[in-house]
Amino acid sequence: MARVKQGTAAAGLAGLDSQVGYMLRQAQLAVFADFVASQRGAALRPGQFSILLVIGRDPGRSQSSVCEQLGVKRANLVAAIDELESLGLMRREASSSDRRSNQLQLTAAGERALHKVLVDQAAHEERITRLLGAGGRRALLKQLAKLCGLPKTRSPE
Amino acid sequence: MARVKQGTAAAGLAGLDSQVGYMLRQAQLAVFADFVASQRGAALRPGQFSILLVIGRDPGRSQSSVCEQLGVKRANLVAAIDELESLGLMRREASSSDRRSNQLQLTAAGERALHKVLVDQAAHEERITRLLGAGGRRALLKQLAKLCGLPKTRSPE
DNA sequence: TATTGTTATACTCTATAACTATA
DNA sequence: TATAGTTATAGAGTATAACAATA
Repeated sequence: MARVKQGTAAAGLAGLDSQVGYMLRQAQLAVFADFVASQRGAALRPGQFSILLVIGRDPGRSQSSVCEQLGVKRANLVAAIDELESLGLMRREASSSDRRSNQLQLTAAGERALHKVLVDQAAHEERITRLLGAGGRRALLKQLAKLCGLPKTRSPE
Repeated sequence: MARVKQGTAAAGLAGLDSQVGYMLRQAQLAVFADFVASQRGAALRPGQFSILLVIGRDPGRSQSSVCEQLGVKRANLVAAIDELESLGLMRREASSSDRRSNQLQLTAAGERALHKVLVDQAAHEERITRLLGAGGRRALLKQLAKLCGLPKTRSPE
C-alpha cells in the first residue's frame, strides 16, 4: 500500500483537509454557490458580474484592459461580451483615438442590473462576515492577497 | 494575478479585491498553478491527485464512496478513473461482496507516482507556509473550513 | 512589427438524464 | 425499489493559433 508518510497520523497520508489548495477550492465553490443563490431574479454568473463591475467602475475601457485586469484571455472575452450585449446590459462603442479598439459602456439596464447584484452581493458578504467575524474576514482577505503573490512560473504575456 | 486599479472613476463601487469570492478564486488559481508547477516530470492534475490520494489512504473503496468524499458526480468519475487506469496508476477490481461495485486499488506505479507527488506537494505547502507563516496558514485553513459550511442552498425567503 | 478584436478549436470540469446489472 | 457504475450530452471556463484591420 502507499505508505508514503509512515510517521504521520493513523490516517497515514496527509488528509486533503490539511492542504491549502484543496480547501481553497472547496471554499471557493461554496462561496460562489452562495453568491449565485443570493441573486434574486435574473442572475449573473460571477464572471459576468466581474466584467460589469470593472466597466461600471471605469467606463470606456478596452477589452484588452479588462482582460488584463481580470486575467481573462482576449479570445474568451469576446463571447462573454457578446452575451452581455445580447442581454442589453452593455455595448461596444468605437474608440475615437484607436480604431482597432472598443470602448466598453454599461447601458442603463446594465447599471441597474449591476446595482441590483451589488445589493444582493452585500448580503452575501454579510453572511460571510457572520461566519468569520469582521476581523476574521479582513484577515482572510489579507492571506488570500498574499497567496495571489505566488510567483507564476508561466510563459510571459 | 489581477491587480485591481484603485482610485479611478466610479470609486463608489466596491473593488473586486475586497470581495471574498473573487479573492478566493484568484488565490485558488495561483495555488493550483504553483501545485502543478511544483510537479517534476509526469504531472498530475489536482483532481487526479485527490483521487489517487483518497484511494491510497483507503484502498478498496468504491467509486461512489470516492465521489461522496470528493464531491464529484459519479458520472464524472468514470472517465477520470479510465484515464488513471490507462496511465497504469490504478485499477478496478471486482468486489466479492457486491457485484455492482468496484474496489479501487493503486498499482505499484500508482503508489510510486503518489509518493513522488506528495514529496513535491510538501515543497509546495512549504512555499505557502513561508508566505503566510505557520500560524497564518493554520488560521487560513480554519477560515476556509468555516466557509465550506455555508449552506448549499439558501434558506427560503 | 506589434496590438486589438476576432474566429476556430480543443480540453477540462461540471451537471443531468437515462440505461444495465445487480441488490 | 434502490443502488453502483456507465453512457451520452450539454454548458461553462480556459488554452492556443491564426487572421484582418489598425497602430
